[in-house]
Amino acid sequence: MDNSHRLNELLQPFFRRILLRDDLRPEEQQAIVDAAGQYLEFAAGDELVSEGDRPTRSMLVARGFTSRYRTTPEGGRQITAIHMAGDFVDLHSFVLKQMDHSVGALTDCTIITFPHEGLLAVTERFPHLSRLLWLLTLLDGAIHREWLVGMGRLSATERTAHLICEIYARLKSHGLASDHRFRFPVTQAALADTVGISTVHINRVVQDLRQRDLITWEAGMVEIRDWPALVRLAEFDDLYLHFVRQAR
Amino acid sequence: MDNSHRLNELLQPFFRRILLRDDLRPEEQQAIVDAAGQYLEFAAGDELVSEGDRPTRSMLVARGFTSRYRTTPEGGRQITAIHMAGDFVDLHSFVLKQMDHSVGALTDCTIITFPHEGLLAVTERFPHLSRLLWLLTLLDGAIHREWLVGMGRLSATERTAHLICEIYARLKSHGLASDHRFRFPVTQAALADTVGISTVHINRVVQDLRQRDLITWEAGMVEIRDWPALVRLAEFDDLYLHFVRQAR
DNA sequence: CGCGCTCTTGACGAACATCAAGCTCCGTGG
DNA sequence: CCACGGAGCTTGATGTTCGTCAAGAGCGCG
Repeated sequence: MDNSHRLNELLQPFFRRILLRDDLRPEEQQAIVDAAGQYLEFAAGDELVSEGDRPTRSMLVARGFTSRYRTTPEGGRQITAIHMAGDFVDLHSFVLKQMDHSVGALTDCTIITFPHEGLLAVTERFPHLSRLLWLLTLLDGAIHREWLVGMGRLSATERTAHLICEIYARLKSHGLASDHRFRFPVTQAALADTVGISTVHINRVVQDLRQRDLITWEAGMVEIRDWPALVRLAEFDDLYLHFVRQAR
Repeated sequence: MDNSHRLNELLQPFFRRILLRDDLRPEEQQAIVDAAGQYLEFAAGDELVSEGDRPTRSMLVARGFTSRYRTTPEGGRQITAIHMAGDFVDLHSFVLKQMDHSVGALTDCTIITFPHEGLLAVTERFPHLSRLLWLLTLLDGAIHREWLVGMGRLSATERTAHLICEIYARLKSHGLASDHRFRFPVTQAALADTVGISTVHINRVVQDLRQRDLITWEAGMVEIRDWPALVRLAEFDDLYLHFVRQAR
């Protein structure tokens, strides 16, 4: 049917994400399609899930960018993850049950929901697919660790460069970017909350990256003008993204 | 047999960690015992697993403390996780296959190994237990996020206070600490690499916490002298540790 | 006894936060 | 058509946090 066709279309980055790391049998792919629920549309700034919530479904990004974040009592915000088409934003809530952070739309975005009861059935019947879902949440954890290393041991400029390298590498691996260019229409305030610095300072960092002719960034479009130099500055090594196809 | 008895003994903190969050059926518990392999002993400073390794077994701490860390080309080190008795240190390697960081012994420690082939059998035959193992790796991820928030939005003193609160809360939940006291014989250098600051500065932070009469810390023994005040300073909220028992 | 490791302290400098102000762009209402 | 206002970007001045360099003290171990 037509709906199933559209679903398969929207799930392409997701399947690509998995197929980059292991095989996916036809019945497993079908099980995922069968587990999908309704679509949701969100506008930039919307909150998809809130800290403390007990979701009954998980959300997969089909279009746009989302972020996971925590807010402090003083009004500060720290973004702990950025997700793009092909990523689950809160698959972990299927097992953890309660959200320990919130999820928001960084840009307008389209979401495909996966009711937890369907995911439960998948884990009961498909052990291998179950491990692949597990894998996806572990990739999030690997990125958390990489960001922690950056926060502790890199300067704000290096971390920002690292983030740009990572977003590009991930988009490219999902088949959503090429030629060292990608659309990333987020405010500098959101960027500051990701890198863990003030909005004033992120502005100076971005200017610095521009002046060194490492990147251009205007109208929500990022272009990496010198990939090797940016990688060197950021000490970027994609090992932690686990782009290795093998039996899991 | 006697060996099985000792194993059960050593696994108590681990079972407690699970039972705090869900039921564990007898056959599931037995499956874990059956999956265990040999014991290993390490001395403080030893490297258990190295970045780039492809382990064929995962390690569970039975005694002591371990850390996960990455080193930078300039010789810097950032610790991204601290593990204690009852924790798996690299269960994620069962699914991720390749290590994106190293694991070291913070103190002398005893390890129980779990060959991946045994874990594979567990995930093939026990879907519910499989989700519990998944859960354990998600708890690591939740702690990563909490640390990220601290790194981005808290001062070095607040982060250090937060770490002390967390270690105590986790030890206590494993049945390994009480009365706001615990043994934590790590160097200030290791602490600095965890909090993401220099050894000089961590020293001043610890002194500060002592002078405020929030903690004492000598000869590897930490005592929290004013828990409510320390919690307030650190903005510590244990929601992210997911101490909620429910079907998963 | 002497060496190395850890902890400690002081002086100075770099990275980043905060405060404040002005800018551009764009949508909205008169 | 233009005035207005808000959101985001930019810049300067100043202060705080933390890093680096340097040196010394205490202590366990060979």
